[in-house]
Amino acid sequence: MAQWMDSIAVNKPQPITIKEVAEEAGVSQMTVSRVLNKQKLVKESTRLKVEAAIAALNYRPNLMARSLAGGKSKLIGLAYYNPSPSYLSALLVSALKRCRDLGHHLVIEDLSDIEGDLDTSLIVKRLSSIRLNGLILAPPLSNNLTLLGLLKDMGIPVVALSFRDEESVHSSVAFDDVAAAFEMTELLIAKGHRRIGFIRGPVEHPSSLQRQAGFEKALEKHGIPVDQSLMFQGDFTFVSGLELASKMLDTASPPTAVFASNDDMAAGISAGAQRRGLKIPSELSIVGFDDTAIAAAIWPRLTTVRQPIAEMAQNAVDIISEITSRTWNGEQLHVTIDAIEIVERESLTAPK
Amino acid sequence: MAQWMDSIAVNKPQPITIKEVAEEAGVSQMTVSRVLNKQKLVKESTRLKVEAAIAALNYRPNLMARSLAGGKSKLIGLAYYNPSPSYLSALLVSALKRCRDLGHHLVIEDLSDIEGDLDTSLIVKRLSSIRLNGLILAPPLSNNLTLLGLLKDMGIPVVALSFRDEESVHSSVAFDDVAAAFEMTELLIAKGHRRIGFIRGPVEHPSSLQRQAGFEKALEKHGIPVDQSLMFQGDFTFVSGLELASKMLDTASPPTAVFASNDDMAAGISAGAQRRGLKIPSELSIVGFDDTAIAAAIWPRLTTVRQPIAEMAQNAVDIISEITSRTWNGEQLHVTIDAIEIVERESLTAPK
DNA sequence: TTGAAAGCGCTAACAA
DNA sequence: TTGTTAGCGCTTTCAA
Repeated sequence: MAQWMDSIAVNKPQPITIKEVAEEAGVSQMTVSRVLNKQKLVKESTRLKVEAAIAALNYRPNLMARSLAGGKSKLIGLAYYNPSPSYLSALLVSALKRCRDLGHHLVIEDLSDIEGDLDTSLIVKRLSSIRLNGLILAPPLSNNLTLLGLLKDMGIPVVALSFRDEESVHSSVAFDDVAAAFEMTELLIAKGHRRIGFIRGPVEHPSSLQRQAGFEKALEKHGIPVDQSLMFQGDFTFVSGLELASKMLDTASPPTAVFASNDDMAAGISAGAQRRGLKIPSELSIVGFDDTAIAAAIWPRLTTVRQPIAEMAQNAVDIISEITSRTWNGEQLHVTIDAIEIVERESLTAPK
Repeated sequence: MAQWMDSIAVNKPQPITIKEVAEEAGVSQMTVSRVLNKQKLVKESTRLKVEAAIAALNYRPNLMARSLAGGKSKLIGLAYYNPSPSYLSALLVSALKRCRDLGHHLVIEDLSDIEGDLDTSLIVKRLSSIRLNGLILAPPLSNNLTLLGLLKDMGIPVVALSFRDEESVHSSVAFDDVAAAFEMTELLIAKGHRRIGFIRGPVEHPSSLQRQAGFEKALEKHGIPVDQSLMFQGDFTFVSGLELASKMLDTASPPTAVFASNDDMAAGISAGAQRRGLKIPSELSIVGFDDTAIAAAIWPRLTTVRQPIAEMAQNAVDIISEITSRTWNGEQLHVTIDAIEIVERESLTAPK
């Protein structure tokens, strides 16, 4: 019995507080707080004393208290809605790494599949309890004006991924989808393809439309008419690619190449085509978009556009970190990453 | 200028506090707090009044304040170290969903690749600042005794995935890897395979050893000697599978089938074998373990063991939720999921 | 069944 | 450059 109570007692140790650090260092709590927050107005010798005390006691500030008193919680949110698994994975890994380096924590909010359509009030409910320093919104949440409005009213700084609103009420990190899709299409044409299938992503994603625009722009430039019978609508999932493969290959004159708007769908097309006995790439070339892990995990590996997801995530974290800092001037920040890179692998060759 | 200041002011709206709810309802803060925490000692009529006030004001409790005053933060941690992408993805999706349903938030801690080896002190540093209700540890963190000890000293309740320590100082959710691997191996043997390659996962993962044990047990049962030249060491990544494919197929008498300890490695083997021109499954059967997304995303699709990752994650969240509740009796909880299911797809057939 | 008081650990605003 | 005071929004403890 006594033992049992012991174990309960041990369960909740009293952590060191700022007060104890102050005593140990022989200064006031405020001075410790200043050292903690790296403020300038501390004499070097005092700072060293305080730092020594912190190290000696192995003190860790309580984020909750900090947040209550000050406002900064060191908590960054990342919200998404039905992302493709490989996009999400790339996003997470990079955001997490950056948070770790900057001493922040990432709180994930998966808003997928909430009773059919997206329920913005539920999101607001969840987000208003927890005090986030900022929120990273993945597409298609990043262009949901209702949500953006609510978040603004709540005073949560937002960084939108792959969407920039014209009024600039929130920050953004974007990529030139039009140019990237244009370049990829030119590569397909250069290889000799003329009948090119295009798998569009969900229309809620601005990127879907932009990638399509880039595709069509390249066709036009080379005098190839846009053939509506070669345009298909997917939803960024592997399964949608798989299903569209049949639909596309059942037509009277199938394309010699397919450009899917993301890697997951491209992988689906690849699996579907191979299931029907087609040789990739000799009988059908396939290219994707994103260069996520799945692009190199299937055989033949996908030729694809490298979307700088990692850089985008890192920039998003940096922006929130910047906004949270004392030196922020109130202006929203915008970053556009414009290095376009095509990763050539085995899934693309000249048509027979 | 005025406009600029306006926008800053709007940026930080004053959220409703418990005090205002109390006034609105004509009761004390304490009564509101009791209603919030679903305590029994509140008269029905008062409770209704308070709930009406909460709804009217659209009040949301401040988690930070709650945590400071009480201890419960509604924050659950999920930590991992170099997981396979598809395992991580499955884990996250399920844990996130359960957290959402239970009103918790998930804080992700990616401990991968921290300066070579795992730096437990850094983890402790990060975790002692944020006040987590509990921490879910994915393998191989879940069997790191050093880490487990530190966490216990910090008073953070832990749920270990795929590992149960004998002293039961923390909770756990596990799966019978031995039996599952045994069953899969029997299927391979039933199909007629005798020379079966085995790709073991990293030895830091108890599951790796258990899967190997199940594999060898099944061989023994059927009188097939364990051939060391058919045993290979992977690290759960796609790339390790890819590399081992060459190594394995370059041997004098290659196996007719391969059992990889997870799907990512199986996919790597598949890609590597196909790159060498091998037909899957006619010239080489491949089976995996986990039934993660990648198993169905490659062609031919993988026959694999379904590891109930989703159920395990959900159980882990439930356990922390339970431990956090006022009614917890102090005992660690343990769950073992024993439904073993083999998912048969195209990657396995009888040998030629 | 309800309320009053105290304080969780920290920082903002002011004073020295 | 440093310290003092007053809370942040909530729950605990104790009293009514």
